[in-house]
Amino acid sequence: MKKQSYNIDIFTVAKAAGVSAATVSRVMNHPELVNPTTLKKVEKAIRRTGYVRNRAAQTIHGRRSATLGFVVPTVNYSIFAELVQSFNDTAADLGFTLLLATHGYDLRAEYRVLRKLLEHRVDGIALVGLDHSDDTYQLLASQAVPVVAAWSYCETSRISCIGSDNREAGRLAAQHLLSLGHRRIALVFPPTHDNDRARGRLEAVETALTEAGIEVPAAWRVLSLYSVAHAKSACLTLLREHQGLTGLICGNDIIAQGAISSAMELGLRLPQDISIVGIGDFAGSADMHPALSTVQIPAQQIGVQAGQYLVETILGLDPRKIVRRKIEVALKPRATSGRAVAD
Amino acid sequence: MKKQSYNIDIFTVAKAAGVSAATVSRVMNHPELVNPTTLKKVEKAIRRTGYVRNRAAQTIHGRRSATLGFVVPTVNYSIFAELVQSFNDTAADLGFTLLLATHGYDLRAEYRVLRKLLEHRVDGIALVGLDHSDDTYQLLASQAVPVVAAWSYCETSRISCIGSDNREAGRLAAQHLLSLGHRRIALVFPPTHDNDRARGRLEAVETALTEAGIEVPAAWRVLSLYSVAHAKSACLTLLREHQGLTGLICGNDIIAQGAISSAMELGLRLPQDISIVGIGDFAGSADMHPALSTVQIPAQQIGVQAGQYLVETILGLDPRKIVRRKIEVALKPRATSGRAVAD
DNA sequence: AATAGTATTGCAAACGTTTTCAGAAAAACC
DNA sequence: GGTTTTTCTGAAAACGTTTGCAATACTATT
Repeated sequence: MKKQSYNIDIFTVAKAAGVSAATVSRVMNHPELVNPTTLKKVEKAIRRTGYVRNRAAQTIHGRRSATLGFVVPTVNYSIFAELVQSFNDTAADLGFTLLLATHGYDLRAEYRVLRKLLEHRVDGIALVGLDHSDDTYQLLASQAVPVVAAWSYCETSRISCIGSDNREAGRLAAQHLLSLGHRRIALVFPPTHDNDRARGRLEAVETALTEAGIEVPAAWRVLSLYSVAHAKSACLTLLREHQGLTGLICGNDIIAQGAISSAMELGLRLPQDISIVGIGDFAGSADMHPALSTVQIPAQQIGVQAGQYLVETILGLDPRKIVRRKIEVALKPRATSGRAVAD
Repeated sequence: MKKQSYNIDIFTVAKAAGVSAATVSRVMNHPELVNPTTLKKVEKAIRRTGYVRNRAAQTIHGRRSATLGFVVPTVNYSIFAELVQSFNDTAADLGFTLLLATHGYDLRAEYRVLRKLLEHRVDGIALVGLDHSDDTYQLLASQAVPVVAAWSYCETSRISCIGSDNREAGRLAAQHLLSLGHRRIALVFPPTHDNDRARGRLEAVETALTEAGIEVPAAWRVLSLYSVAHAKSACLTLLREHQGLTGLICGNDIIAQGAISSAMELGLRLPQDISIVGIGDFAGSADMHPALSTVQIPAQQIGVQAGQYLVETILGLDPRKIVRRKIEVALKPRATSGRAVAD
């Protein structure tokens, strides 16, 4: 019968199996070192006593904690859904459990949660993007823990990074509309402070437009948080007041969804009356109706690679070398963008 | 200068501050017990050495691990996004860090990840729903760890639960279409095996329809995984082949999104040609265009309450009493449902 | 000035593992 | 059958904390 496992430890199991604690430990960690007969005996005792090994004790001894920390801005909407899911799946397959923390786009909060993860002695850390506080960078540098910045790619990053070039993403989005003949273009972006992804995209969009000789009036630069509702109301105002617009570039697909929703609500036809392009290609963007034109950022690939990179670094004796991998973005022209109407 | 913190422990800090390890520990855990002057001195030493406290050692001593485990089927799409986010926010506010695990709707995998969380000595566990393997229930019973099943409510649950009555949700969805005069209704649901939420909804829908004298032919019962793409292709087939349909009840909002997308692709007008209703009211459902008619399951409330309940149970000396809280569902009739066309 | 009480600190045991080292038993060799 | 390997197992130290207890240094009281 299963005992109450209030304090079932390795010694209890050892006694039940008539062996020493060391042997029980070996059964769990190096079964090949123990006699098959003993193995069976111990395994049975483990099952009978309902023993659950204590990772904390293992961690304290200096072994791995078998956890990976992941700090993301938010898990709301599907913004980081694919990234978290694929990172988690990869980590789990390799024997690691995910310690997840969110900071709501607040870098001071990010420092605090990062510290917590380190207190738990995670074996590796993944962050989103490359904008982090000095405190954060210093903390990471002072710890001997592998780190990777997922999502962003930058060839001069202070830490390893696996992700896409956000400037390129912005450029592709802008060029797409330009190539379709749009010249009256509005921009709907989130705050770019403390957010290298949004900033890179926006800057690249502006550069591309400027180079094409287009100036975006201040009234056509709209701020929106990462929320469909927010984006929708912001775009309703924009589209109602500024009829001359033919194109809309959105900071990400969630904002684009809000934009589309507002356009449809105003009776505008997509893409005849207005073209909308997002960035991200989140799960579902391809299957909406109309299908969203967007720039794909391969979230799943990034998640998998970030997970693998961390585990490899943890297992290998690797010197703390900085690694940078660029995951290519790709324009996905779909149904929400088309030729600009003649002025 | 910050030292390499390879092995900065409490003794290192103690030496740096000229006090004993016990005092350092007290500074971190019971600052009110230490002399203000000493406190300052130690805090400075902590900062100077770059000390990060080791939760594993703390945990092993028998104190809290300060982690809460959350086992969800998936973090893809926004299905559990609000739930996870609000649970996490609540836990974080109360000083706990989230250990997240997913099982992809596979209850054997759920058992395995649950075990891992227990190995890490999480102070509390939240699961989704009430369908779990016997192994899982036994494991939970054998551990002295607070548990809560979030998402589902059932008055005869074996463990504490905080969630909504899925049967009621299903009933509301069905009655909504019935009250609008629909009689030719199709059902698009995920596999109901091992999924009490989907099963409860589907059963209640069928009961309601039967009571109204409506039979749903087998061809109008469609299976779809929880993915927009999947639901869309399933519904394309359904809608193309069975023109007589006027209403569609979907297992959740993600499936409903796919259904809507397919209907629009076929040129059907919503709600004139067909009414579609989802279940869940995920973030974004209200702001799509057309806005999705659905049954709201207050994910955020559930997440917050589940988090609070766990923490309260952990802190209190509470006997392991079963608590059940029902979070009311509510019909949200919006733009995707309307009067049935005359036959 | 002596006493009682309070505030502060340090010592050392305990938590549950893993792993090194050494010893015992079994197997292989001659 | 004796020696040398090889395989297997156990004892004990170590990991980094927390906390009960005891000791010390103050403060207040008489």
